[in-house]
Amino acid sequence: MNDRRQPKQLRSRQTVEIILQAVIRVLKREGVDAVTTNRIAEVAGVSIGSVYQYFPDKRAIYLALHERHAEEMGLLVERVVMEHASESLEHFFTALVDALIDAHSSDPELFSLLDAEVPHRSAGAHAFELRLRNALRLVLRAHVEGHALEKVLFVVGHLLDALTHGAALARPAHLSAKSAREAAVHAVMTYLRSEFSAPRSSARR
Amino acid sequence: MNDRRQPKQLRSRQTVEIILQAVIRVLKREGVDAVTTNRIAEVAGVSIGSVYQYFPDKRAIYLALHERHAEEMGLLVERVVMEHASESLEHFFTALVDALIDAHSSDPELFSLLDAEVPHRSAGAHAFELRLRNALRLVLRAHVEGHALEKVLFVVGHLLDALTHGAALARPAHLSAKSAREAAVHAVMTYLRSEFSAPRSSARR
Amino acid sequence: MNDRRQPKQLRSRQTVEIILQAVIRVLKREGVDAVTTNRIAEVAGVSIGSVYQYFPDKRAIYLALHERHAEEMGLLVERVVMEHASESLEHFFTALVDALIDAHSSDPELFSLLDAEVPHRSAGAHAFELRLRNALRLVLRAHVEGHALEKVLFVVGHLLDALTHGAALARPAHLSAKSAREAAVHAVMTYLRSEFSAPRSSARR
Amino acid sequence: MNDRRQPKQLRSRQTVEIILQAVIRVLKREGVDAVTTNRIAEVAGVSIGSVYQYFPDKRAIYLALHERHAEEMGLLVERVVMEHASESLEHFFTALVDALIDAHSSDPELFSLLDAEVPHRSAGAHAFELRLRNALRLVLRAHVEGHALEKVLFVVGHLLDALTHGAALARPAHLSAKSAREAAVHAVMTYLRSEFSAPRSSARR
DNA sequence: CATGAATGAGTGTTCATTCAT
DNA sequence: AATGAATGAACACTCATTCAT
Repeated sequence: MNDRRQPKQLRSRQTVEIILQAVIRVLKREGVDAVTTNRIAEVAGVSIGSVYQYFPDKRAIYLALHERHAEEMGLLVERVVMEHASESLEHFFTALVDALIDAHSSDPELFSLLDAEVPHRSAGAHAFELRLRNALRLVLRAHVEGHALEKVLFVVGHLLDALTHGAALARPAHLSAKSAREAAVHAVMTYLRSEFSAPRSSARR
Repeated sequence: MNDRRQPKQLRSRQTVEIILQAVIRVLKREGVDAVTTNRIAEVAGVSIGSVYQYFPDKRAIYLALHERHAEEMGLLVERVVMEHASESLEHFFTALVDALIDAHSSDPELFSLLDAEVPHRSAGAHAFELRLRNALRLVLRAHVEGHALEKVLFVVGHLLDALTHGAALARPAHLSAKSAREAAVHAVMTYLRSEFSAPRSSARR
Repeated sequence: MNDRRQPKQLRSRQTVEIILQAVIRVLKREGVDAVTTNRIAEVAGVSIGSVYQYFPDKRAIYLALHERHAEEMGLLVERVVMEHASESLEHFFTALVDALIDAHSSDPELFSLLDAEVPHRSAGAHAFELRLRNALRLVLRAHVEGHALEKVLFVVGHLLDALTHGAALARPAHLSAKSAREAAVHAVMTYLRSEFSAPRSSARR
Repeated sequence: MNDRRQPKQLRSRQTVEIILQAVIRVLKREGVDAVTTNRIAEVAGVSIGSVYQYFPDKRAIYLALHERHAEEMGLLVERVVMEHASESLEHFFTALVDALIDAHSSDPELFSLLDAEVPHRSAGAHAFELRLRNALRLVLRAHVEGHALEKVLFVVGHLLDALTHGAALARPAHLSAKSAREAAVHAVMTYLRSEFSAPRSSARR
């Protein structure tokens, strides 16, 4: 009664997809302020009524976009784990950093918009964090003792987030893309090595 | 030229301050959607006309708030440099991390709002980054070779940003505030140490 | 020519009935604002297309409901005439008042809605008034002279309408249902008696 | 916080009045469906924003109109009491019936609209009923015993309502306005006389 | 300088109705 | 006949901004 009809059939799924693509198109071509429900419908080539057939309100459109992004990132992380977990940690993190940076390089404005419009503790965001955490845990649990694991996950998680976002969206002019990627991997690795050799408690010294 | 009359007199400066405080009050007490210019004026106890006497439009209010925050952060960083640059690097970064986390712990919603509403490459944001960069450069130039310095600044800057924001706004339940601070310092220090001992190029093999 | 296909077949007649019942259900359970064509179809368990198979537009649905109600009231009045016209006038009006109050006690909101949505001089309303007028004329023509009859019918008609609606929908707390019925009959009877004994012109001195 | 600013100043009071007059004008000249908030503003010659400065939503406009009407009717009834209570009952009710019919003859569509849009147990409606009841009580308490008074008020109230509305809005073609007024007074008087001479219980035998 | 009533372009949203399947 | 996805004109309402006082 609260949600609109779930898109089960092919036609419906396509319409939903077209609407979401339209949001991205409007955002990139006309700016944030142009992202109105009527403009979305217009660019999508569907009627405004059809938009509301699938989304209860505007926020729900952003939420769907956010969830789709989180789902894509989740799949990405898991694929990297599957493909590179058996290699060295450095190879694994190189692959992960590359994948994350590539994924975020495409639509910077979109992610800003979603961050602003979607409640930060939404289902999609939480699901992704869980998946990233699980993926990293799988890879790191062989190297880090249980009681230090959560701290390491916290640090590595934020570190990846900050450095990949930084490399994708806010890289200084005099730092090459390649250098930024290498620096990110290097920062993660030196941190991890220090935790491996000194698994005692929290901070050494 | 772009701004309205500069508040030179005491009375004016006070009014500006009252308006900015009102924004924060409305935001924290009534949520983002309640932050309208009319509501701001009402809560500030001034007329809407007076608001427009000091700010050309709504965005300018956010910008002023953002700039004030950047200025505060800048002063903070510089004070830490003055007070702790002569101590060990670890002491310096401990003090810096503490200061940054404390500063961000007060108004998480406010910073989200500002991030969303203020263009990311605004004057205020740029000024702060410059000041942080300069401060770090001052402290690190004794330890890092010139051509690697920019990369190190990039990494350390983002690292501080991510870990202090993470510690202030998104710390996991099972990680104590103290542990989070220590972990942040530790991550920075291990990264720096690796760069000191191997200043050759970018990432080691 | 104006109406869609006449429901000749059993199936069709049932569908029409289901739709009309659905209107009443939605109205009573969800309020006036929930009475939309789509919701009617949903609750009726038929497609919105089927609703438009039988009704040219929304107003036609209300009109059908109104006509059905008028028809029921007409039958009611005529049955009371058949059964009680040979008794005393007081018995007759007692039976009529009882029947009308009972009929209106069931769905007060419905009648309000119909009154609001159906043009007051609609076919259904007119037909009912005609039948009531005819019924009363049949009963009263033995007692009232022709040229005063129309005035008496006007007064008695409105009197019945007001007092039965009042008794059914807006009876004061301290007046029993029985008293209200008796008062209605009494008011009609005293008026009639005054007209019988003084059939001269309009109002007595 | 829920209501808009109360019109205290002259200018404001005038604006409110202009808006209410505009509703009536639109209704009479363009029909019910044309009564939209934007059209009201347009016809009133004020901006839509000004309408919402004084009324929290559309329903509130109807409510204000309804309350104003109820207030006018209340004043009317009380004036009739002041002027005619010392005369005979027949003179009093003649004056009252005349006043009520005149008052309702002006804007029949308006009253239908208000009836449809304003919750039937609104403050305004209740206030008027109370005032009418009190007025009648003042006049009738000298003639009717206390325990029968409420019943008499119920009957006379509805009788006046039905017959004056009927005379103003739905008078049959072959019944003159004068006759309708006389008939209304006559019906009230005969009912009252029967209650005066037989104050026993409810309905006589 | 300060006020706050007034403005009105523009928004999100609804819902009676159509028509391809 | 029946379906229900799609339509889109139209609505109630918001809020940044202006300007006469």
